Amino acid sequence: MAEPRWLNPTEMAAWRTFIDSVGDLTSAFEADLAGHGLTTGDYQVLVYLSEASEHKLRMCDLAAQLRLSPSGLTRRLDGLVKAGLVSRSPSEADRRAMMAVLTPAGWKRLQQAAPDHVESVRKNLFDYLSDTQVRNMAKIFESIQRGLAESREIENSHAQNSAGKV
Amino acid sequence: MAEPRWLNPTEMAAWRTFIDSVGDLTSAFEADLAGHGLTTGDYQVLVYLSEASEHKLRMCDLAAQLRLSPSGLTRRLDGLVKAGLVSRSPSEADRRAMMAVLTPAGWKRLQQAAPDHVESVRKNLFDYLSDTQVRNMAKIFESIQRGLAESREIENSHAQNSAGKV
DNA sequence: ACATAATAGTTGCGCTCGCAACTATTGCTG
DNA sequence: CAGCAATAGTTGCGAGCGCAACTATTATGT
Repeated sequence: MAEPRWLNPTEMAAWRTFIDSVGDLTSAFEADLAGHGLTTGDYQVLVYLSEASEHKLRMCDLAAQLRLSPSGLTRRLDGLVKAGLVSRSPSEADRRAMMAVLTPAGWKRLQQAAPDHVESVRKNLFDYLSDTQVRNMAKIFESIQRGLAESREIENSHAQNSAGKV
Repeated sequence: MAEPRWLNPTEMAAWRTFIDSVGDLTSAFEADLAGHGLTTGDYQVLVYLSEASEHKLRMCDLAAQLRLSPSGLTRRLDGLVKAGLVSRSPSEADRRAMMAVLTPAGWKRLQQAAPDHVESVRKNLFDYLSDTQVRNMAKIFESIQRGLAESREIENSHAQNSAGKV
């Protein structure tokens, strides 16, 4: 029941503007990608597939990158498959797994949308920041990512310990 | 058809870690607030109402702050009203408007949840950053907010001009 | 090797939310 | 002040996603 460590004014300012910016940026990118007939989620799928070797990824790996539940990814792929931008093909190595594969049409669509998206990221984000601020921003979120990743590892090891005790 | 201004490595790092952090932080806060029987969205409603004079806000003002559509706010309030944390009362000044009012139970729930939430914000975010980084983060997102707000103003003035021409 | 656990993916269900359509009230304009 | 536009809020509808339950396949432990 210790006294909560309330946020000081600087932290509060960082926090509030961060939250608001996330909301505003999300809306802006959604609007821009809509011009290409893509949602932000669809675009992310195409990006990750385009970066994977042979333009294919296991569903579960893709879901982890997208921070999406298995069912969520299944449904999202349904739409992309229907649109002809992605196809499914069973994995040869593991017959439980399905591979999501970028189709030529999907690759083409991504190449069309990417320049506009990058331009949108610039116009709505980086154009408002100095070079120094961009460097600081990269360091800040790298620190956060590192911290979160470490805390997840600790959780996992605890989970393993708990399981071991049973 | 100018060559797109691709992101340089620093910008790419800032961008990717930013996106991933947003996802991870969102999940973390949702999980922590679930312990108090609240979603992130519900919590936000309680926070904004608690900061308003008399603990009440017009629906449309609340929707703007939450970046939520009118219908979205209606449904979200439905849940909070059913839970007894918020009540509706017609505005006396404008009979079109409904006021969302924080109930004593809602105020109490917020006071219970807030310390844990703040602690979660620290543990998942600020604890990973130095004081300098926190100050930089505040400046960065203040810049972004200012930039986005200005670009919105320009859009609005254009819309007015267009309307004027009709 | 064989039973059991763990993993991969899909489906039913419920929740949240945006869009369009609608009603009610207020503001504006001739 | 009459009439039309703008604003505030609610509802039907559909899309997207998480949870739980299920099947199929692979890994593990004795």
